[in-house]
Formats: sequence, structure tokens, C-alpha cells
Amino acid sequence: MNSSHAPLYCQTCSIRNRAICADLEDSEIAELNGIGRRRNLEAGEQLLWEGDEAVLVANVIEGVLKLSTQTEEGKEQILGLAYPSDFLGRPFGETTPFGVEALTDANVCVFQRADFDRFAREHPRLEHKLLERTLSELDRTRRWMLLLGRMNAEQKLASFLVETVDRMAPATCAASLNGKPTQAALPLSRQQVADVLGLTIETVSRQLTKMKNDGLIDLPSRREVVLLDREALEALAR
Amino acid sequence: MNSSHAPLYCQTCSIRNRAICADLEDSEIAELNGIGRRRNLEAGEQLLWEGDEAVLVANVIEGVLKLSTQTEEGKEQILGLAYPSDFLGRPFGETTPFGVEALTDANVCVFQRADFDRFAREHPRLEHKLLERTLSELDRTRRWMLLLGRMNAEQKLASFLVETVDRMAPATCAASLNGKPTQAALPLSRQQVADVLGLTIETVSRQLTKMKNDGLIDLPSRREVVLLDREALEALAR
DNA sequence: CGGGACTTTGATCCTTATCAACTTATGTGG
DNA sequence: CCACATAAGTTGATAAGGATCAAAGTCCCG
Repeated sequence: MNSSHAPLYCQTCSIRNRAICADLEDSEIAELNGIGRRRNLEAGEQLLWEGDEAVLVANVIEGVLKLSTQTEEGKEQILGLAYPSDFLGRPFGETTPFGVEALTDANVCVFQRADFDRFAREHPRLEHKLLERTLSELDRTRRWMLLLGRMNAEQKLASFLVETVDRMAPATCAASLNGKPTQAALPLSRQQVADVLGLTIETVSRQLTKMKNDGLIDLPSRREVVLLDREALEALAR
Repeated sequence: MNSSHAPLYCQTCSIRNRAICADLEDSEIAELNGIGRRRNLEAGEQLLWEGDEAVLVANVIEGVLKLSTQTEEGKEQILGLAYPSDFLGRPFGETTPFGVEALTDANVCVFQRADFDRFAREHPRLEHKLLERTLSELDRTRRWMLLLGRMNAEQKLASFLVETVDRMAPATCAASLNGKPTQAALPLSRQQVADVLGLTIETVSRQLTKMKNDGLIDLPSRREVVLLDREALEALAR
């Protein structure tokens, strides 16, 4: 618990050079190390609850998590997925506007929001990184809006598969075609894919079998995809 | 053109206390004033083009603008609306990921992105404001995702009407029920409303007439709405 | 007053949701 | 290690909400 005796996680951290802490100097890293702590999450475990007071923020070290919200009638909409080096939570805010749940077993670096906010305000370099990351996240979210608002089921699935394979790539280090990865373990169930894309589980399932029959993809197991024709999928997604 | 002779706009700026420049000191404001300039836009005029090199950023002083993107087939999706005091453009990025067009006559305070980026990096207070604003914008955008992904046409329209009336309120200063505004001039055409909500113009039109027949709203003209039963609309939107 | 853009209304079609049955995986305890 | 229970996914039939296509009606502005 006591920060002065905490092991220096950061120095061996696998996302040290990609997360918002990347540009910090050793002394700053040491300080940050003192206020954060590692936490393991099992698949399905919840880290933040929608509407709760925003007490935590975190960096994803390993695993995939979802941000989500619900409609009054209980329909879920996944607002985003967080992969290693992504930042989680709502700094400088009263409440957390979405729930966060681990989809796979995960490891995160957690901070009390108050501690983090203070540290950020005192370290413009970190705040700048956070700003850049937030701006990119906003860009990504807006692209997703186009998907939700204007694409049909087939286009949504195609987009989703290509993006997922890309984002999972660093973890899998698996097969790829001239640099572009073509397969991945799916971190989501069919229902979760549906919640990401604003579809129902049945539509997702039907669309996947159709793509498989069309020779666009292969589904070795429920939690794996292989893009047999990545080009065609990208064309659909466009 | 020459900054040293530019009038000191900022001191009389109507959004001086709400925009990202709010916390700056007089000397900083003066400096910022030197790199920015005012620009009037007519309704329909484009300020930024999707995919262009990101050369400009801006603050909205007056009017309403839309951020939008298109699907390959030319279907438009509006990604957001910018009202007075909102920030526009993509700082710290290579390209502008969306187009920006004035929906009403508008007045904006424009900066060369390079100038703005430099200024921001040298003034953490401004960068902090920008971060807070970007985080709020991300929250708003994510709420919009729930709307696009999980709401039906009626719920979408209800949400849109309530939000629009609220955001237009400062400008209209018009009728309100215990603090909550109940009418506004619509800054968007039916087609644009459709593009915001991921619907077609026909569906928007039908839904509005239905709401009018149900006594939920009144439509004194094509560009005005009155919320006759704001409560009911909020309930639908939830 | 007339022309063009915008909007509304109507008829029909299509995609996706919904409801239901069935199949395949996953996992647990005897 | 198998049998059974349970969860997850697939497939089918039907229905509904919006999209699309077409036409008529309004408003605006010169």
C-alpha cells in the first residue's frame, strides 16, 4: 500500500513507450509509479460502473476491456474497446459516463483519480500526451458514428473484423499478408459484437456465416477469425 | 493582416468566459489575440474540408456549424454540431478527419494550426482547458453513439429536439418552463436533421408530423420548434 | 407571379428485429 | 472420463420499422 515501498513497475512495463507516460523523465516516472498500482482483472470483471463517482483512472497493460452504456430498456451499446496502452476513465470529471468491464483477463495500472488529476496538472507533458490520446479517441469514436449511422450489417461486420484484427495484432504476432495482419483471437462474444455494432446477435451470426460461405473469412472456432480476403473486406468497409 | 496592429478582439469577445481562452491572463490573451483573427461565414460556407491537411483551428463565436463525413457511396453522417464557445478543428494532427460547414451565418475566431499548437504547448493552462473540452466532447459523442446504435426514429427525434432547444437557448432567450427552454429556431434543414440522426428525410418528416399530431410539439414554421410537452419528449429520449 | 428548392405524404419493398427451435460448445460432478 | 446441464451460437419463419421510389404540396426569393 505504501508508495515508498512499491516495486518500480514502470521500468519494466510493456507499454512504457506507447502509453501516456511515454515522454516522462525518470524522476517523473518514479513519482507516477508511487501513486499507481497494478491490478489484475478476470474476464467479466467490472472496473468502473456507469454513473458512479469517478474515482479511478487507469492504463491498460494487457487484455481488452469494453466501455458501455445502456438504454432505459436495458439495451446495451458498447461505446468503445480499450486495448493495451489505452487510457481508461474520466479524469477531471465528476462521474464516469460509462461502465468498464474486462472482456479478457486483463492487467491494468490504476490511479485514484484525485491523485492522477493532481499529477497531470503538475506535469504538462503528461497532460499533453493525454490530450493527444483523447483527440485520437475522439476521431476514432466519430468514425464509429458513421458506421452506426450509415452502414448496413455487412459493412459493419467488415469494418469490425478488419479493425479487430489490426488492433489485436501486437498480441498475436500471427499470420499477416505484406504487413497487414489477417487473423486474430476475438475478444468478444457474438452478443458483444452485436452490442458494438448496434445489431442483434442473430444478424451478426447470419452475416458471419454468409461471409464464410462467400470465402471472405474463416472461423476456426467461435473465438477466432481469419481474413481470407482482407482486400474485399476493406472494400466493403469503405 | 499584421498582428501587431490587430484590434484587441478578445477583450470584448462574447464567449471570452466560456471558451478555452477563459482562464488566460491578460498578457496571454493579448498574445493569443495576435495570432488569431475573426472570420465571418455565410450559411452554407465551408471552413474545413475532410481529409485536408489540418491548417486551421477555430473557436465558434456565433452561429452553428456542422462536422461531417461521408460514406463511400456519398451518404453523409453529421458527426457533431458546434455552437458558440465550442472549439473546432484538429490540433496536433496531420489531417482534418471531418468537414466543417456553417449551418447559419457564423462568426469564428481562426488560428493557423501551427501557431495554435505552439501557443498551446507553451501555455499549459490553455492546453488543460482544451483537454477538458475534448473530454466533454468525447462524452457527448459517446452518448450520441447510443442514440445511433440503439434508438428508434421516435427516440432519436425526441433526443434531438430536447438537446437542440437546450443548446440554442443562450441565443434565443425565449420561452421556458421552470428554467428549461421549450422553443428554438432550428439551425438545420430536415435533410440535415436526418444526417445527424442516421435517418432519411422522409422518416424525419413523418416523425415530426406524428409528434405534432400527438400534441408533443408545435412547428410554427419549418425552422422553428416549440416543445409543448418537454417532459414526455425527455421520457421518450431516455 | 413564377421557378426552384425544400418538405410532406403515399405506396411499396427490403433489411433487420423478433420469436422460436435446434445445435454446438463448455464445464462440472459422479 | 463420460453424461448431463448450461451457456453460447446458429438457423428458420415472421413481422415491423425505415428506406426507397414517386408525386403532390409549400415556402421563399427574385
